[in-house]
Amino acid sequence: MAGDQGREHYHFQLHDELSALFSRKPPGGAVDPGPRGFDLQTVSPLPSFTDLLHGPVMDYDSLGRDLGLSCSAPSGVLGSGGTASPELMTDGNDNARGGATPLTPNSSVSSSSTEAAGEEDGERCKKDQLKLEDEEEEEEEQQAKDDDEGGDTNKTKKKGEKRQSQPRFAFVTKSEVDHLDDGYRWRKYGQKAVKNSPYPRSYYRCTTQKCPVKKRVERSYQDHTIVITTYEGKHNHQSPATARGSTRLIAPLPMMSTSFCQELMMHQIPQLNSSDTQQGNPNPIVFLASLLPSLQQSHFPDCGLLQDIVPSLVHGSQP
DNA sequence: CGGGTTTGACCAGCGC
DNA sequence: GCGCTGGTCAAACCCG
Repeated sequence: MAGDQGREHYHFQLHDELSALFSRKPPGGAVDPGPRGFDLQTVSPLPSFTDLLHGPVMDYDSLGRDLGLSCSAPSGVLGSGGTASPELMTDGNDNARGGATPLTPNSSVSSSSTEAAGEEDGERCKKDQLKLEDEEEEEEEQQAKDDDEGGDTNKTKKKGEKRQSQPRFAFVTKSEVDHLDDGYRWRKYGQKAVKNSPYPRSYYRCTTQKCPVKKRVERSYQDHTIVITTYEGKHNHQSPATARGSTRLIAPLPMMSTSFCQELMMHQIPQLNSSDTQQGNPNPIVFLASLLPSLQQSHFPDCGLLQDIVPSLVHGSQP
């Protein structure tokens, strides 16, 4: 619903964690009302959550672990723990394809947890986290059984069964468009007004048959350009994009894991706060270019991938 | 005509 | 028990 963008801003709360992140102050102390620190708006085809999502089976659990985001630290998902992992954002703007200039090829800040951006209530989140840790184990077992039986467990849940037991992974993306192209095809099956939010939450399902993955898309109330996408479940198939031949982007997945993302975060934040963005440099490319050398040193024995993906960047930053 | 979106209704979980 | 809220369903509608 693009028409939602023109609405007035009510006062309401979204996720404290996200709010904390988005209202991150620059070192100078001045309050920065927007997430400009992550404003990578013109960066295009980079490995990002799109790539992380790609692959025959997307494992959010391991992805979350890889990103160093522990579900046991519910309130620290984004803001407090320093565990958020802003990623280089993808092209991924399918909505803008077909000639129209992408308003903002999205930048993203990924977060992860079983709840992550999905819950606005911190207290409840904490409780849920504890429950989810147990439930996920049970659910996995249950799902394994169901798979064996060939049953479709997603349609009608037995009484007493709880929803939201699938592993979840949230991405925070700066984008003008709600529905980001992550390589998969999604069908919208619902939309709800969110409490205290002027922006509705949209519900999508993967259109691939028997694929249980869902995602929720909502906007931050503090900055309507911030899109919070929460994925739930695991794809049991390849992404159409991958099938079309973008398999190269899958390759870095292992490298995107664990320390890389954390390191990326560590690299990004200071630079974002202190250098280009602080000086109001509108060109995110500069930021990325500055990021690359450190990546090469620390985590990319072979930076060919990045070079492939952003050749102009690399070439531009290397004499 | 098939596939996607919209939207009101329904249901379940949770807090009071 | 009741009301609120999030999540889902499904009919109607839209579009290529």
